[in-house]
Amino acid sequence: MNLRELAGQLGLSQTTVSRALNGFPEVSEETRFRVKAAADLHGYRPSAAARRLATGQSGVLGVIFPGERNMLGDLLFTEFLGGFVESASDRGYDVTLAMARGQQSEEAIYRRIVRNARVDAMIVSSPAIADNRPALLAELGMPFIVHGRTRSALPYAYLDIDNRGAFLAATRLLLDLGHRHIALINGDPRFNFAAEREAGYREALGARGLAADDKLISGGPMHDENGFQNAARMLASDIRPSAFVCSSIAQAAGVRRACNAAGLRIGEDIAVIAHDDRLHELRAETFDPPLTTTQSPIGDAGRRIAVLVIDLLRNPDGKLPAEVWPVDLVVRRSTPAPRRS
Amino acid sequence: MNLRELAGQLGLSQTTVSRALNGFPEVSEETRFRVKAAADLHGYRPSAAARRLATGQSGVLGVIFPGERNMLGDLLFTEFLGGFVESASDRGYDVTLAMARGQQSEEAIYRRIVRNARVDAMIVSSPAIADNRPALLAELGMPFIVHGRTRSALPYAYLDIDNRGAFLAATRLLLDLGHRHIALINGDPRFNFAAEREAGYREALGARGLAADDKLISGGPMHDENGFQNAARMLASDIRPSAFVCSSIAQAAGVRRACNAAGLRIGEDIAVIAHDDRLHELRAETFDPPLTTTQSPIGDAGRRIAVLVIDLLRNPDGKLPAEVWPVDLVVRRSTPAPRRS
DNA sequence: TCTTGTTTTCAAAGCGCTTTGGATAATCAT
DNA sequence: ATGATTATCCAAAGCGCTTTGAAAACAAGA
Repeated sequence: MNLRELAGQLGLSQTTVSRALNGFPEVSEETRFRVKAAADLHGYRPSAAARRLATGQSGVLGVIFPGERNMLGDLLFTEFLGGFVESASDRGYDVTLAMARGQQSEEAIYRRIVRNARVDAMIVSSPAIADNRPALLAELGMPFIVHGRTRSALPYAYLDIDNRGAFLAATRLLLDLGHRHIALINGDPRFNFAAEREAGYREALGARGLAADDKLISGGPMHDENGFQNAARMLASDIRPSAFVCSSIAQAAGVRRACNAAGLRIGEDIAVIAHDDRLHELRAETFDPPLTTTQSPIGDAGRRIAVLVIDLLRNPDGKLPAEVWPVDLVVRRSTPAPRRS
Repeated sequence: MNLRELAGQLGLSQTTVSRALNGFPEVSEETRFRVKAAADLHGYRPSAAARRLATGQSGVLGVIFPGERNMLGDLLFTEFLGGFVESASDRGYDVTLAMARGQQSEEAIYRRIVRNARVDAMIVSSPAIADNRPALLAELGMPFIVHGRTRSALPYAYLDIDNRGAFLAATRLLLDLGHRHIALINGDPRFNFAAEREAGYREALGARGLAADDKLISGGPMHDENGFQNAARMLASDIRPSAFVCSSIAQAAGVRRACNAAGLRIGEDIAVIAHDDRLHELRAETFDPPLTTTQSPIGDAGRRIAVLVIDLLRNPDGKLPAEVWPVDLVVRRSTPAPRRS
């Protein structure tokens, strides 16, 4: 059943039926009702291909599979993607995945995807500190939104969480409790979120007249092993930290291993705060001990970013969306005051 | 630059240009060459939307996001999907993700996706023992291929690994080494792969005249904690197993924790074999001790399944592809003979 | 040379929608 | 009642490709 047939059945023109179905104002409520009823009755579904050809819009949003693969990265990506797909398909958009393969440069991949023009907009995720993808996509005329922020000459659409504020608050809490040697176990320093987190950490220390000690700062992949290695090294050094701020719960698990190995217990001898993206199976509540966190559900970010990018497409000349979500600091059992030494 | 303009430039008809570009035989090699050169020169890209409208094919393959989420499941999914997307896009196909949300029944979701008809074929993954999706998709006329196998009245396309053979070989190896109490830490028993693995395990025991003991068989999510809980329980029971066969390396890590807690060491006191899907950051080689595994890269399965489903589309009346991949048994350091007791 | 057969090329008809530029009917003020 | 507005509806022209059926060009056989 296509438009012409449906219009024939109703004794109306294709124009009117199309407009009735798509909510245009120049059709009376009465006929709109009739048309909708008939469409329902016959199970009419407009052909996506025809609509795309006529409008020039594909109804598809593009996400690029992250080039580097690692466990927590994959989990974060899946969680984000799940929310994004859910929200996009609720609004009638499809999501297609493209692959960032090793063979070609990232720029070549983006150019190819844009040239093939099968998507209306793209999502840029995990931006580096100075990422060239916004400039590239702007040059190519492809609408996009960044999950995160980056340094860019041109304004661009983004949704980010307040990484700086989160780590400022976390570090301040530890300082308020009396900790003076606070270590930072951060994510990969090439990414902007990690830079922001470090800035928040330094700002909190600076506000108390304390200087950050580079020996207490590490960055790297956000997994268990990284947390373990760095925490073990720091605990063995001359300025032993009494508190850790971690970029992920997985790192916190590594820190716990290192503490246990050193005969220390989190929640008693050592304080730990980690950032919590609310992944399904990496839960702060069931950590031992329950973990104090800065939390922000990355799945919600995926859902929201779909809304923002679709708005952007519907209203191309409007203001660029720019949201920074505050991050909750949730205090649980992992943040005692320092032991008197 | 569209077809008509390109044809105009060349002084040829659209028909000829289209055929030259799409490799049809009824065009001379000379003009084909001219056409291709001109297309290259002008950077001509055919409009996907127009082609879709004309052919009725969308050039899109659909994958459904797994309904239940869990860590290892997500990792396996991402790994599979990565290979699938890579291989599909090499062949000019896009991949779109649909969401299996909690609100609607799985069947309703599949019906909706098929009705919207934005995909040419779908992938069915993680089939249950008797899964109704093949029947459903066949009824709806949507081409599909199953990653795995299931009980079905109708023949269907699939790619699977030899789960039964893998666990048969693993169990047989342990029996050959002299183990008599061999535990099975399996995946979720609702899934067909887990049933196959259990069947292989039982077959190996049966071939030696041994009966499987239900107390030594467990199934569940394929993570660390599941391995730990079940192994701990079994090690504390009256018939203490001297060997474990696990469905994932994550479970093997849990088994190791349980062994350590009981003062036992894998590779010395206890033998462990796990199935290895070749995930990036869950490696048998760097396990402590290096783990004997049944291995089969799930990313390769993703790549291959894209090839198979595209062949299926190109040749709808051909034989349904049906591949079962043998699984390698890789012996490393985790499988000692049992201690004399 | 005239048929016949084979290549090679073409004009035109869709595919199913959206959208432009009217036309018609209904409403209103004069 | 008449012209001006406004609310509805329509015919037809694309969107850019594929594909059918036919024509033109060429080669081969009689």
